[in-house]
Amino acid sequence: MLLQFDFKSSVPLYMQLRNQIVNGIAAGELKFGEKLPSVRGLAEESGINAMTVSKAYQLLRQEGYIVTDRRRGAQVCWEKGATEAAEDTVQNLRLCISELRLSGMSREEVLKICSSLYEEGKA
Amino acid sequence: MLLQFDFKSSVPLYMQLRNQIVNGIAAGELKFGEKLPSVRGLAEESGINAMTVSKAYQLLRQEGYIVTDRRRGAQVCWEKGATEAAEDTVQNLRLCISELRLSGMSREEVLKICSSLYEEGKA
Amino acid sequence: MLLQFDFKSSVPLYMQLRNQIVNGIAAGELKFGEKLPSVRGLAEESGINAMTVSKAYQLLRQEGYIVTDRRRGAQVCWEKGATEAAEDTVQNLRLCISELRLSGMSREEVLKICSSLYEEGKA
Amino acid sequence: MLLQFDFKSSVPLYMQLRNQIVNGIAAGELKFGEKLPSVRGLAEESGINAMTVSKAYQLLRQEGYIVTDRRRGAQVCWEKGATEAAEDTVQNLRLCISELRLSGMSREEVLKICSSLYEEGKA
DNA sequence: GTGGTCTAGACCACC
DNA sequence: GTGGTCTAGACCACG
Repeated sequence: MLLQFDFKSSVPLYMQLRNQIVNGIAAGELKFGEKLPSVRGLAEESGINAMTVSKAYQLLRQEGYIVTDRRRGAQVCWEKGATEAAEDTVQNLRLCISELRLSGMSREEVLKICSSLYEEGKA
Repeated sequence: MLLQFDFKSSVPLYMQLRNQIVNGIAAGELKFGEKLPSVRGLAEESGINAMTVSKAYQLLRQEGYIVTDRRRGAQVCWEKGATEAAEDTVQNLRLCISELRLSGMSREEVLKICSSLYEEGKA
Repeated sequence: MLLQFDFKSSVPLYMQLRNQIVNGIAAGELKFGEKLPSVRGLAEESGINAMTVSKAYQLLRQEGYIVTDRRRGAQVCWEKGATEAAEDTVQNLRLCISELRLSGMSREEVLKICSSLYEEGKA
Repeated sequence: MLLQFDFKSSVPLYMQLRNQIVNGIAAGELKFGEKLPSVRGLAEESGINAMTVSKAYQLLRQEGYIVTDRRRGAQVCWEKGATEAAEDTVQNLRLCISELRLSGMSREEVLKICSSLYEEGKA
């Protein structure tokens, strides 16, 4: 899985990392039980600070997307249906759809995009 | 249109205001050409600072959702199809859908939510 | 001479009016000695406030571009070489040229634009 | 690079700062990739408020003249040919040239000034 | 240490 | 009365 960071973005680096991992899990690039890179390893190869990686991992653990074991490091382990944050997600989703709608997209176009995003990486 | 703010949220107040107005426009609560409250007026009734409101209005104007006429104040005036932000919006949408998928939702459930969000306030 | 106003602009209306008249004089659309519309007349046909027009005329008079006579109203009457503001103008010009340069224009392209702007309306 | 502010000018301080930086980049005093002073640092040494400096930086970033990297602060980074503003700039240029023309300058004199402004600091 | 955010209060330009 | 600008001082998120 290829990680990319936009250092000019207003989105904090740790959040960019968290988002990429969540997307990676949803897309099937990161399988259940798969071992994630070590904090230091990921930090070095990405050119970001180890504290930043650690913060992202901590957040992912709190959200239930990964578990961390002292011996094995971090592993993908989301409990289906257990992740919350549903409220924030729906709020965020509402905003995205409002923006797309105001940019002139029809309901069908929006649903088509949503559908393709859901299917992304399924194969 | 009722405005609500979460002062404990990590989302800046000016962005919360901006988001509510964008949602309001998309939902049809704010009609094209409708006059928005004055900066000071909105600030007073919402209990937030005038500069914060001003910042939200500036952002909305820059994004093309409103215009400010020196004579009439701020008005809703999005040019359909003219607002950009498509790239960021899709990125954000991808993340929302990833999160919903990992929470256990099927493709149909996600599309149903998206559809209802699109239709919100249409009547 | 056709007057146009951008009510959404950050440039004040009185300054927009002043600028259009200065451009009009330079372009030869407004001849030396030509009578300008009355304050109230111009205000009515343009849809702006009479005070705003008055302010523009006052500024033009101060700058030496027009004279106002109680009986004849306002007349175009710049004294060649007498208008000052040269310092501000050059400062402003420097900024324009910096911006054009940074937008990728060559010296020749910039000079070509300047030349054509100078010649504008000469015929 | 020496910064100077006219506290009595009608041009806002943040715009004066923005203009000086644009001129500095065009004149080659600020090289591509060069690090700009921190918001607070510049504010202190210039005697203006940090928020005012911040506003100027935000504007410059939005216009594409600088980028702010969370790790390194603000850096000069205009993408040649990417900055827009062409429309406003030409409008402004037209006005400058009208004023110079009415002050009695010939086409050659105006072009000579424009040319020297373009070459400024080239060596 | 950096920039981003927010507040309270003030002044001014514009219309 | 409107929005725009500026200040001083504070807190926080980020890296």
